[in-house]
Amino acid sequence: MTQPSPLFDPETARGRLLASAARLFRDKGYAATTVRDIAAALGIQSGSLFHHFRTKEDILHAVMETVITAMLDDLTDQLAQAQTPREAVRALIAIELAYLHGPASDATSVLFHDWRALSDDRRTALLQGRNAYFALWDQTLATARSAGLTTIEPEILRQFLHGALAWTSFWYRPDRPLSREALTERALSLVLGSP
Amino acid sequence: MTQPSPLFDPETARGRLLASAARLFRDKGYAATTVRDIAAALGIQSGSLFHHFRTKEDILHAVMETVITAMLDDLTDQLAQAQTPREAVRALIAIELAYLHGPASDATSVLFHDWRALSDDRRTALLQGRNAYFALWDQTLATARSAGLTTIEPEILRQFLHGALAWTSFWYRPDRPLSREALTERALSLVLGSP
Amino acid sequence: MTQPSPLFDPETARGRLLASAARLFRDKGYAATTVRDIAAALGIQSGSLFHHFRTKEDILHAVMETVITAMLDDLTDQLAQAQTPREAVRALIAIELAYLHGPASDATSVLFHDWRALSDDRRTALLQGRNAYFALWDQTLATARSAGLTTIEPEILRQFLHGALAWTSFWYRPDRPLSREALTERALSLVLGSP
Amino acid sequence: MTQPSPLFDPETARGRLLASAARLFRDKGYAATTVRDIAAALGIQSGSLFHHFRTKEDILHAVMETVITAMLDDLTDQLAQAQTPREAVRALIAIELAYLHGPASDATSVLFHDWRALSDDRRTALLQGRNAYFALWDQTLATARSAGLTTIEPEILRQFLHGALAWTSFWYRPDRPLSREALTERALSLVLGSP
DNA sequence: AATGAATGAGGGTTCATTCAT
DNA sequence: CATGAATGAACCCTCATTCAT
Repeated sequence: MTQPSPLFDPETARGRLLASAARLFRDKGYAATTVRDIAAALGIQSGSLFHHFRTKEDILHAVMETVITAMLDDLTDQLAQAQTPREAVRALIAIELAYLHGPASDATSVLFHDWRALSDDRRTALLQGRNAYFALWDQTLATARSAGLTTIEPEILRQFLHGALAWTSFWYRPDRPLSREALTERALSLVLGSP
Repeated sequence: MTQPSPLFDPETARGRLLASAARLFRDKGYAATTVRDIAAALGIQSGSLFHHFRTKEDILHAVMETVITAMLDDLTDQLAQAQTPREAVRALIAIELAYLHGPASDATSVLFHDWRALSDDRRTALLQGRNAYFALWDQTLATARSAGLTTIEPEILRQFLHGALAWTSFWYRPDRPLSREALTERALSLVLGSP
Repeated sequence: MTQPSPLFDPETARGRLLASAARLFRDKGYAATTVRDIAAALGIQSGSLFHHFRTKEDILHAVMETVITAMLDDLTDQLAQAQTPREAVRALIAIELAYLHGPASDATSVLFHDWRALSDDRRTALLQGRNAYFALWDQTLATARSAGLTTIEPEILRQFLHGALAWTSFWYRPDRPLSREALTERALSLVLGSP
Repeated sequence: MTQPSPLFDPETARGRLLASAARLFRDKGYAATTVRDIAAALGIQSGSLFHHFRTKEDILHAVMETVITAMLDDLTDQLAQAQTPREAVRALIAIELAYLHGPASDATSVLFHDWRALSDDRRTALLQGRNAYFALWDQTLATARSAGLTTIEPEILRQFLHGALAWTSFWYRPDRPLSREALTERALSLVLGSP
């Protein structure tokens, strides 16, 4: 099962800072989170944040970039191991859910839902990594369609599936009776039907 | 086709205010939108806003409440006209997409994506209307499942579908080659498969 | 005798703000003056300053631009009335001292001594007005030299004289036994000798 | 010709620190220069500065005190060698220009133009050294007046001359066609007329 | 000596909100 | 109703200074 280790190294001040910031951004939104909130969560003064990051936006950027890179790496690995088109689609889902509800859940939620808060320049820069990630989705879904597993165009299906999974951050809790594996199967049968 | 008339009456100062605010909240987020932004969009001074609404949050609340009420009304109407379980599910989708991409798109996007910005009290109050709306979804999807159209539990399917549709506000543009009707069919075949 | 009326209209909030700011900039320097200092001198809150000026530097710029324009106007007038080269040089000195020690003394000191605090763009823009002013000095001093009143090149003499007069803001006080007229005569005899 | 050796010993860390600080203070002003600026110019961390000086103001004080002492020593020497009142006045000017445009130019500019930045206590303390220096000026100029070389009172003439020379730091560049010797002669003829 | 993370006060600025006109 | 100046709290960020290493 995909189980990412903590995205941010809890041994370093920088890692703890990013983890705390991600949590707050997720809960309150980037704009509504103050640097004093972040500092308070770490037990330091707000001025001290700026030894690690030059601006508040740099923190957001670092959070997002870290998730983007890690997700792309993990997805590449998992797709390489998938034996069938169905397994490949399951990998798409499993990784997305692992990030959204595993140790990286805060950062992943921020990446998905606070995209708007980045400045244009920054957003454009990060878009490259995102596009590479979604290109893998499109390829995988196109293969599934060729194999007759779905009739929906890959780009549209990708957006539907990504939306459905991103939305789980608002309602799914890992401690629910529904396990992440079970949730993965539900999503898989949404996209490809029951086998 | 479901075609809601403008949510906010452009004949009244209040209606124009809400429409402008909704547009800005959608584009920049509630927290990042200033009352001066809203006032400037209306060609008035920021102080004048407060003759219409006591606080900035009141504006957000009014926007959301208006959409919630209208969506609930429209959905009730449409479900009453649906002849089959499949048509009923199509109505769920059609209405959601009509709101997300028709004249009420700004307000609907705000309702879906800036939920967090409301204070706890306000959020709880609005949740009643939302719950009534989603109860209709659950019933409809339960009926569809009983009819053998899907195997996924109604609550889970509802969240998947709602997420997939909510996400279209980030990528679908009505002026695209893909018509709203076509998009509706794609979503329907995602949920229930091709007939 | 040249007696400029107050540079900044004490009837308007903007005028009072500029007068207070000029005084503080003169006493403590631009960088060492805080917007809270300025606000306190006016009996308002610091945030209120920003209804009148967008930034602190805008205040400095407005102070300087006002003096520059007024000095150029006054000098043009006075030179037109001078009958002899010696009288023309006296006008240069009299106006400079009138600004440095009359009602505009704060703003003029700031203009002379806090030039560095302006951003490059702003400085370049203001330099146009300053250059026009000094062009009049150069012409006047060139005429005096042609008339045999001095042997020093106009540009050099201009800088010497301007420096000598600018420096009076650090030591001369109008309430001293030495009147401004007497000081003017001393400066005139420095430049052109005793007649 | 008066040619002071470097004020600050480039062989010692302290000397290099003072030289760098003087340069920055001159360029940006004391208040606008940060201790990080100074540290960066030396290639060290800002915290390390405080092994050499207890406060930022101590640095400014050391810069000023060093110039004051050196100028007083040099002036005493040069006046002792002057044979005539005119030569004595030339020495006043030559030393001032040597400091303003020779190897000590940064520190001297700071002394002349950032006097305001010192705390009251420090300023009062340094004023003793300055007063001794200017007492020599006053004596020299009084002698020149007794000799009929000028009609202006010594204190006033001193301020005029000091201002005119101090101002050269804003416009005169040693690499100009005008040599420092030539500039000295111009200033001398300003004060005493052409012989 | 030097580091570099941390401090904590204070910097300029923004902003929702108020209110006399 | 609308204005626009004012508020005052809060914002992000800077800075001189400290200190354990």
